Amino acid sequence: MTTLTAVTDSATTKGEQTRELILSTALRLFAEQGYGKTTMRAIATEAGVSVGNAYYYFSSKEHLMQAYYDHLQNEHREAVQTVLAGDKSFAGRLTGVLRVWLDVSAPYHEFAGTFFKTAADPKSPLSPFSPESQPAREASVEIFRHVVAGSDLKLPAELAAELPELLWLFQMGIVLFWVHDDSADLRRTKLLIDRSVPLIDRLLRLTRIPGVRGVANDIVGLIRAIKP
Amino acid sequence: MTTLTAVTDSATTKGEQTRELILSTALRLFAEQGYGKTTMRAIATEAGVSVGNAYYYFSSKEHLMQAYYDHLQNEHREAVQTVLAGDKSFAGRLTGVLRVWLDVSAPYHEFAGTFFKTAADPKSPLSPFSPESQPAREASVEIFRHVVAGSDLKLPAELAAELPELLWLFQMGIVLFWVHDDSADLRRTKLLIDRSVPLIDRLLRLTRIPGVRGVANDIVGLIRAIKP
DNA sequence: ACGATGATTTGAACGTGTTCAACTTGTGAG
DNA sequence: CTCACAAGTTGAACACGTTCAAATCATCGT
Repeated sequence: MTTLTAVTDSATTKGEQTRELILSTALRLFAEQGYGKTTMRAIATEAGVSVGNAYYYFSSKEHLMQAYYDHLQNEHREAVQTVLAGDKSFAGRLTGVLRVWLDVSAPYHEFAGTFFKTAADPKSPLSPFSPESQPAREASVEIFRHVVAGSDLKLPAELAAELPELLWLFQMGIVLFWVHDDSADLRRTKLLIDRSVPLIDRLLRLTRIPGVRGVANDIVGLIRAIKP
Repeated sequence: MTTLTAVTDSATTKGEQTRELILSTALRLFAEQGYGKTTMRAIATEAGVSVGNAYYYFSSKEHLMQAYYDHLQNEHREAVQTVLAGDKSFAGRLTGVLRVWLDVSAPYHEFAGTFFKTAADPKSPLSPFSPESQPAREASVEIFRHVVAGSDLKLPAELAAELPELLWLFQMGIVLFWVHDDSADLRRTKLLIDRSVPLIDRLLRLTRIPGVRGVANDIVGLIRAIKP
């Protein structure tokens, strides 16, 4: 079973050290030359271990990328704190969160294509809908819960409850657009964020109109119905 | 079931015959054992040619899948005709088109995951946004243009112009959901279609309300702004 | 009929991710 | 301190997609 030392000291065991060494080497090579051009042999050589050893800690190359993704998400979660501390308007908070995500992820734009390629496979543990990535997904939704909760937005309770997940889905759409965006300085993605967020804001506030609220309620009902 | 060997007729030169032979063999093996488990060596052996010969006609395994996708889309385009001939209501036409797509694609549900995995890579020619697949994409949008044009829907001209592409995007969303749907008999995807289409219908008709029309116009403006 | 030229075909070889049986090292009970 | 067992480590070997120089074949002008 798990040793006591693993509980008290997470990074000092021999195994843990090797694990960290392999991971950091992999992340560095991914960033330097991209995922596709980084071979498992290169990672092992650069880290000074054998190929088999890398597989002892990470059961596939994809799992190394999973770690990479977690790394990015942690950066995002931290960077978001200052944004959410300084703005109380819903549109401002949402734009800020998405902008920060863009900043954090910008260095890896080229690499991202490969990532989403494997993430699109429903059987892959990297799929954003997979059970394995539920913790990461939940953490991400939590950010949007915070965006909504700390804002000036007044919504029907049912809609407010589903909104964070909807915003997470919206972010996935932004990411999809971003992956395909080859405009200079990501001009188009920034345009999309800056112009779509106010629209969402207006759309949400329109739910006061009775005719619109009816549709909104039905949308919420649909979402609940199709959840697994 | 529709035959996969329909491709194998109309072959004149030796090269064409070989090409068709390799393609039909590949499609058969894909359907029999899935994309991942079908090796290029197996395709070549089964077709009675060498591996290199397969690569002479199809520059990669992905290109064989591309042919597979074209095959599916042709089936869909044909099957859709009867639906569009018999229903004049917008919601009915849209539901019909999506339902037919589901029927045509149902046999390949498991295989579809692998397909969308490679389709998600922006650098892949199989990406629905790639220049290479523009003809296929255009043909698909054309179906939705037909859905809108032949319906009872009355919309502001600007919105009506963008709607077919938006519906295509909506279908991509349905497909994404479908790929991840493991419910029995695709219950959840069918639910999604049957309930989301009436919502879209209502939402579109809401554009008569001035407050809503403003947002709708801005959405159209945004879409035009971010197009490449 | 006969080369010549381009189209077609071959299969060995390469680089990749991954596996695995064997080996070495660390740990803790007696 | 010893030593058995678990933890960690190794690198050769496998299957796969892909490449390519060489071999074979088909077609055409003469």
